[in-house]
Amino acid sequence: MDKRISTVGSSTYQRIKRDILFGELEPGAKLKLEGLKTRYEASLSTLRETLNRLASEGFVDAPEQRGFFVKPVSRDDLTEIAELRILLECHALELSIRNGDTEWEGNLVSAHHKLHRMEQRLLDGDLSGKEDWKRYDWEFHLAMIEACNSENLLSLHSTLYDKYLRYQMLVLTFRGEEAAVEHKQMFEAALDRDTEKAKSLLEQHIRNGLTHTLEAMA
Amino acid sequence: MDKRISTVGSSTYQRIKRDILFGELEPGAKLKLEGLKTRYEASLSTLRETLNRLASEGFVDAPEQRGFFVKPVSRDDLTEIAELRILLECHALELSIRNGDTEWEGNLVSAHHKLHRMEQRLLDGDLSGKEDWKRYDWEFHLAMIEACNSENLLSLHSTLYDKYLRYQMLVLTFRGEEAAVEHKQMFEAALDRDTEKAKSLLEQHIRNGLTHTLEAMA
DNA sequence: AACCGCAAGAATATATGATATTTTTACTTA
DNA sequence: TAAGTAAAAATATCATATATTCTTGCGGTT
Repeated sequence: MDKRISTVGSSTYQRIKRDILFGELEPGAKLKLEGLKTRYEASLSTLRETLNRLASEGFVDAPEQRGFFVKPVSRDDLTEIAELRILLECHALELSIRNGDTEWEGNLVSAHHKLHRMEQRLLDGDLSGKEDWKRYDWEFHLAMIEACNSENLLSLHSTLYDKYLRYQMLVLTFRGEEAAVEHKQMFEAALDRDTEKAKSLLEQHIRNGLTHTLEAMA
Repeated sequence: MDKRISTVGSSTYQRIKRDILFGELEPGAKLKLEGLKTRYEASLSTLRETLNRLASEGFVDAPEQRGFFVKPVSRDDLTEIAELRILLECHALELSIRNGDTEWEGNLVSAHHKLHRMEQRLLDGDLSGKEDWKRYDWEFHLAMIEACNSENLLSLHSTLYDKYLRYQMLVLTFRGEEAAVEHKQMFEAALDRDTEKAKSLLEQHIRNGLTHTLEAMA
């Protein structure tokens, strides 16, 4: 279907970003170029390009002449990110519910189904697929807002989602049951085109996740 | 006061970004590395780092293996950006009015004063300072929301502001009188801590600018 | 005239090595 | 302990080289 994107640059970008999101590169850690070179088998130039991209997205700090560092984490930062995600995602959801056609509904049903199956498996104790869970959760949240009709909005949201995800991965404790119920309710409200209900459920969903993560961080 | 930031990298970044915002590099234009090399007197590696940063901020397109292009413009894109700016800036304004202390008020008064003076000069026909006007407008809008207490929000807003500004610069027609009045009203409402009024004035201010710019683009 | 495929030329992506600066670290001295 | 500094480490920048990948123009075909 889609031809594999396989330049050294883009794959290095994905790998480093992934390692930051999943905590394999620890918050605040110094990113020494020599080290990265052997770890990711890429040249200096390629690495610097990658790190510059990550820096402008906010996953890396790059103080002038002092190299690169994994972005540190903090409770305040997490709170800011969650609040922004609420603001943007609720807005996008409203637009999406207003504009979504049958195609959108179909995608949403499918995304929720896949997420739901995965959640059942997780609740049954099969913890083999942390990465998969992340993917399905992302695809569900994306499917909800995908019809918002604003590329700019989707792109900002995607970055925020990743930042928020990083904190979840850091504390590594899931809300399993509750989150699954919330997903289901949101999903149904969206399909019903009940904008206000869907928005308030989504806000509560993110806020619950925030509280949960903040507690785990303490 | 502030020590001059003068690495080749950061100054190249600022110059290219400025040239995109002010239309000196035309929307959609191919950015050939050889050309940039002579124009900005920087090496290939430095240029690629810079272009990667600009690409992830959305000022440059970088399709795989096909080099770099100045981000094209479109009416839809402008509309999306204006709507997002309304969403984020109004939200930030609300927080700022809630949290702002006397220090914030002082800054705001000063920023408005400077902007106002500049607007008077412009209305008197002294069109010498397009760049300056931009700076004062920016400083005013920033001063309004600066107390919102969210670095993440301020950073997103700053990028959006620049994207919006680019369209204004492209059509090069100012709303002079009206904009000046709107600025004054917003300013006063903010100082009065009249959140709802300030927000709705701000929304209208941006929406008017959008309409105006869209008309000029047609 | 429109369409196809292909070779030459242009441009990009990536790597390597070199140099000038700046930042850190470690050590010395007051 | 504080301050100062020389050596070591790391960064920023550049020039060059090579392999790939685009783009373009030319014939040949329908």
